[in-house]
Amino acid sequence: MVKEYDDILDIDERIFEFEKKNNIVFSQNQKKAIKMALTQGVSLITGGPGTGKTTIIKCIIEIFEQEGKKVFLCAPTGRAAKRMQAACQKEAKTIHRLLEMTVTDSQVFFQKGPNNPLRCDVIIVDEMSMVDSYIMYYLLSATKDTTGLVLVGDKDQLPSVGAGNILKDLIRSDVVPYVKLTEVYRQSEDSFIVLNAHRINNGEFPHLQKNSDFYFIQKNSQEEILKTIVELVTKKLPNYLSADPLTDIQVLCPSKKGIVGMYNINKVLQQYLNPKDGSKKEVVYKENTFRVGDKVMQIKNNYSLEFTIIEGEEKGKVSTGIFNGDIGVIKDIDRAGGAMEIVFDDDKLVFYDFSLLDDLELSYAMTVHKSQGSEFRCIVMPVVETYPILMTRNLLYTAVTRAKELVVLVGKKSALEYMIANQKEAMRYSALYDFLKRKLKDTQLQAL
DNA sequence: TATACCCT
Repeated sequence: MVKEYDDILDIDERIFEFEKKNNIVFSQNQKKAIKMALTQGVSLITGGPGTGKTTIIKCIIEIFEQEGKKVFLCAPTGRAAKRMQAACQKEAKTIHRLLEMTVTDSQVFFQKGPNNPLRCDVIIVDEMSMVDSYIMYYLLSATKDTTGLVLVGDKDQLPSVGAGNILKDLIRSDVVPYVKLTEVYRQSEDSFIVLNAHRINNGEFPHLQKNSDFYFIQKNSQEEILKTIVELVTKKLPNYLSADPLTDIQVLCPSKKGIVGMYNINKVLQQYLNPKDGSKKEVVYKENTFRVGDKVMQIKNNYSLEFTIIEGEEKGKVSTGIFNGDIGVIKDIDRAGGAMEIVFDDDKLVFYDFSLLDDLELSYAMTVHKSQGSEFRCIVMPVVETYPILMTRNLLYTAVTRAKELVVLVGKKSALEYMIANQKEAMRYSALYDFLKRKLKDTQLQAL
């Protein structure tokens, strides 16, 4: 991919038109990112939440399409693709689907590849932080030399669970042109969430101040932490924020196991927020009890699951697709019929067959990994000594930046300090960085 | 030791 677009004229003019039409003003840095994407064969845009990545993608798409260029949109997860599609009003797929991933008895392969490449002029990949070397390799194998690549993501979020550290290695190697977006437009300038997200990234302890939007409540035992979290979610925060404990407040856990792990917090919060009650229907499935009123999460992409829109302009419309990470509330349970009614995303009514229950979990609490890419009014997180691999700066940063209005950390100061200091996640034994540095001066990404 | 993504 060495093509450079020298054929798009008047980029400044086009950007200005986009600004006018959408009633926005880009910063110099944002314009630089757009121009880069429009003129370079491969480019990379990185920035935290609220730095304008999505708006920039929309502008890039619009200008490319005005030029008659064919643009494909993709992301590493189903939810990220769905969000991208909604934001851009243009079809977006998982990278896997774009490459036409096929599974036949334990064999996995991609229909798209060097002999059957993606036929388009530009591919835009969002949420690059979650892309691992495996899928990146196949994406590049299916990308023609004449197809441009625009890679977008937040380098400070959790790295892919799979092998590699693609986004950071690409930035570090300095082989691919990139723009770092730093200014945050979403929150007000005096937000402690933004300030402290930066401080955490710099290895500094958060600034704490009364009546701000960032709290750290010191508790030393796990039992105390659990008790505090229950009080916060059931009473204090709903009052303080006039918030709905189900939709506005999200507990995020570094790990699943333990007293303050996801499983246990879910169980305890269910008892307080939606207790057993003779009048409420429920179904016991394996370790979980699902009850009418419970907050739940779909944990596997289901492209064929049908839903009816029950709110807003599209009311009555029937469509399909509930994705890994989608959150819903159980409205009714029909045990004789073997199905329940769940409303996902506040507006999608699904008749959910019991045979799908392996793909459903309680969601009063979720792991920080699962929360990646989502945002909530308020997040609450236990901070304790847990598995060292989870006690990292990125994990803390990712959790904190999920909050739009309020962050409450509950736990041990020493554990919080440890996380802020711990950059170990960067320890990936990837040869990509060295490889890029040494060999790829001209062929660049082809051998990735 | 532990987080967890993709498809039919």
